[in-house]
Amino acid sequence: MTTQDSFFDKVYEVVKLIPRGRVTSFGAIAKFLGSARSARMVGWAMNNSHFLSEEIPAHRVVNRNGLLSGKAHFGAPSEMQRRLEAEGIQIEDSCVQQFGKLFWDPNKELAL
DNA sequence: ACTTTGACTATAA
DNA sequence: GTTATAGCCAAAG
Repeated sequence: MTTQDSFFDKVYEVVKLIPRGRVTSFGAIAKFLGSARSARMVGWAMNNSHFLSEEIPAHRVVNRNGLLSGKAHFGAPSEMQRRLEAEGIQIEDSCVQQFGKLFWDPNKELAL
């Protein structure tokens, strides 16, 4: 928490809190940050996360449909899927299987 | 200060 | 059921 707690920084904080083997959606993060309709900004923050020195588990953030919408932004298109599979998440056709089961909602998990 | 953008989401057809 | 369109808001050019 710095003096500048900008939207991006908040996003990074939440994303880093996503448990291994779980996934969440852009909208859920945006809502948790207070701007439910700023889902696009979350994605944009993720895009910038590659420039950070910290490792942001951006692969755990997918769109509302469980689609790996950001796979194209990784070093290799298959890297995102590979990382998720490494955590025990089944991926098929770039979609997270059992998305509803693996979904991690910060509003429920953090805002207890 | 204005315009463009973007890893989304909800709604309409 | 799918596909197309509009709204959305914060940062970058």
